[in-house]
Amino acid sequence: MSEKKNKNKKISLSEVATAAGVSKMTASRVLRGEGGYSESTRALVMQKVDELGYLPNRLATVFAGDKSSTFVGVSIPDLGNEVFAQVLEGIDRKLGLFGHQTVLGLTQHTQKAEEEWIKTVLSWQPAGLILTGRYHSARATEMLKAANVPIVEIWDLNSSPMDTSVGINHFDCGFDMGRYLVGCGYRELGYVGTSHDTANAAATRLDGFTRAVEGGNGHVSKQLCLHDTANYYTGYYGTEQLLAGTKSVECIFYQNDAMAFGGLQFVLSKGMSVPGDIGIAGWGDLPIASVLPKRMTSMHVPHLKLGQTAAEMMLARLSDEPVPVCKDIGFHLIPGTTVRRADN
Amino acid sequence: MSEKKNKNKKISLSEVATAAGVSKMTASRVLRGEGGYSESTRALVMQKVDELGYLPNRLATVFAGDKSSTFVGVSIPDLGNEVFAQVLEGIDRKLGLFGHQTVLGLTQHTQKAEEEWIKTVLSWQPAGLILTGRYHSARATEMLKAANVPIVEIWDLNSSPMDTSVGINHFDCGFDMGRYLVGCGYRELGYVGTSHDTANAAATRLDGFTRAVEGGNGHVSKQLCLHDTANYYTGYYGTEQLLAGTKSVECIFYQNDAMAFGGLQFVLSKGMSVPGDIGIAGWGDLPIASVLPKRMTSMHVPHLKLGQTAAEMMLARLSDEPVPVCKDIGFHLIPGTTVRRADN
DNA sequence: TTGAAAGCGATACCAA
DNA sequence: TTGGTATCGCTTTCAA
Repeated sequence: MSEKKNKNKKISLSEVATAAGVSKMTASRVLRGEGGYSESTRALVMQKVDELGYLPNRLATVFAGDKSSTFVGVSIPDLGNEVFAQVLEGIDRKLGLFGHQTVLGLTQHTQKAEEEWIKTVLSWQPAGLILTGRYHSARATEMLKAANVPIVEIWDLNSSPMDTSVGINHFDCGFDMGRYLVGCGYRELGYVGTSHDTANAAATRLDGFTRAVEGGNGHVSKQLCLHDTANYYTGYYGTEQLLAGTKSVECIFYQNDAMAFGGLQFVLSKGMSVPGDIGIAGWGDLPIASVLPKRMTSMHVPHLKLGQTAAEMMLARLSDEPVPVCKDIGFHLIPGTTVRRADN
Repeated sequence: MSEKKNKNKKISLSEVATAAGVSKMTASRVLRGEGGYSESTRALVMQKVDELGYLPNRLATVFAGDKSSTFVGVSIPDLGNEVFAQVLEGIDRKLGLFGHQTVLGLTQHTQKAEEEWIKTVLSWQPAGLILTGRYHSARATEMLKAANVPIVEIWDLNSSPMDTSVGINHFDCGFDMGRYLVGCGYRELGYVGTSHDTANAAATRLDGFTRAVEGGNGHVSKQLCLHDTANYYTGYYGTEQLLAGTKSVECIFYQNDAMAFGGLQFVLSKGMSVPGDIGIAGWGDLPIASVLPKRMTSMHVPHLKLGQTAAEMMLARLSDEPVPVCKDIGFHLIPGTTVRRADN
């Protein structure tokens, strides 16, 4: 916190009041449109506000009123992942419409970074917090409870959240994909993902996927977890690694569409045909899918809506409206054409 | 600003002080590590801080000290554009390392939204502002001047910024691309872009591009400006529109790589070969380029570094270090293989 | 090394 | 319809 220059000192409410020849209480009422003043007084005060270029100091407002601020802290793992950028956009746009400001926290998938950020952001008396993921450090959980502030946990559907939660069931997501691919006749499946996995959601999808595949007498015979972010290049490179071994897989399921697209490019570059030689399935149904010659087999998740819903739940909590403890925004499978269709 | 629940009231500094049997001034000194207290006092106070789970109220700190906060307002046009997500990530990560918090403002490319946001964010006494683009409404400019706060304008290189600026010269960017394509032997060029154009940067690139093309006896014979965001689909669709007419173009320059990729998919889907039948050039060198079979002819701009540099300049301004008025982070042409090479 | 008192800019509460 | 006064949590300033 740097010292403010003393020159160019800001105009305060009492200066406006003095200029208008009224008390600062009257000026305060006018500015809040609270009523209880004459039209002439209102006009006079507003005129002085304009003349002096008065900007309220909301720090003082919050402070005086023992209110919380209009800040909403939003933690996001990483913006390199297009999905989270969409979620953030959905949140901020909705919150902005209702006079709230997003205080961003990029946690880079670590609880340590999240904890640091939570501590700081709570010290600014935020109206509420929207957190990506359901797992927080013990100290973070303590602070959050003590802060007694509305919290929306997003991403992973969480039936017993700290406060409220919105997301999808990642196990089911993986399960449905597994069942679908088995139904298409695949038995030897592969998986490529990364360790940058918020709330263990991708790992949970893999669990569901594996369960479904094995239930259908298939195997997830090869799986790879790279220590990197989930992006085009890791998908490309991960596929190269996965296919380098001896055992062959018939179809690969990826952590997300970006990785799946990278994988697709790799196998095509090797002269393999898709889905003739190998099937490719992604997750997330990213925008790029709209221009590809083959529709990517994927799972559609309404990311922007997830963000908006999170913001709506926060707004409802802030105005003490009833809010469901947890809200499932759902997903649906995109059959696509990067896996072969069922034989039957 | 919603009423805080009275129950679960927060612990204040004086409660800590009382518990430790010292005055709140002493407790305050300990917490700021300001010195001027005995080790035993320090230990005692810190113990009580832990016991009570005290979290400082930084609103009060800023308020009392007549300081500015550790907030930095960051305005970004739109996170659907991967480029801006990268810039934001670069900014927030760097700022976070130095104890600052990003207050996000998505302006959706409009000065009106930016003005509203500036007004609000200034009322929170931010340490500084990072704004995308050089054009602001008259009222916004007024408020910014009155606020007397460090400002970094990014994106468009601006030799006479409000305060400081970092970015690239978009005219030169377009000019270089134009010269390169003319040098490759193209004479009939097309352009596909959108009206969602922060700081007129894309329009400026088109100006530079046109100038270079005409200087080389070529023509930008067809150009299209869609009223939408620059993304994969608008690139696809825009290309369809552009090619629907009678006049043919030999090579298309796009507002960015996402559009160029969409355009590439369109022409491939029509059985055209690239660069055999038509050349494709983008801008921005997005990550997806790393996995494509053909390297996209594009312009590399270090987006993440742009964000980091903006944050560094802000930090320097905040600690009163000398800062250049404007900083060019440069770009370079990626020849790629989606345009044909020069004949010579 | 410590503490008491004033004050930051607004609002709440009570009086007029 | 208005205004005076106490107050929020902390830091600054001055005194001990």
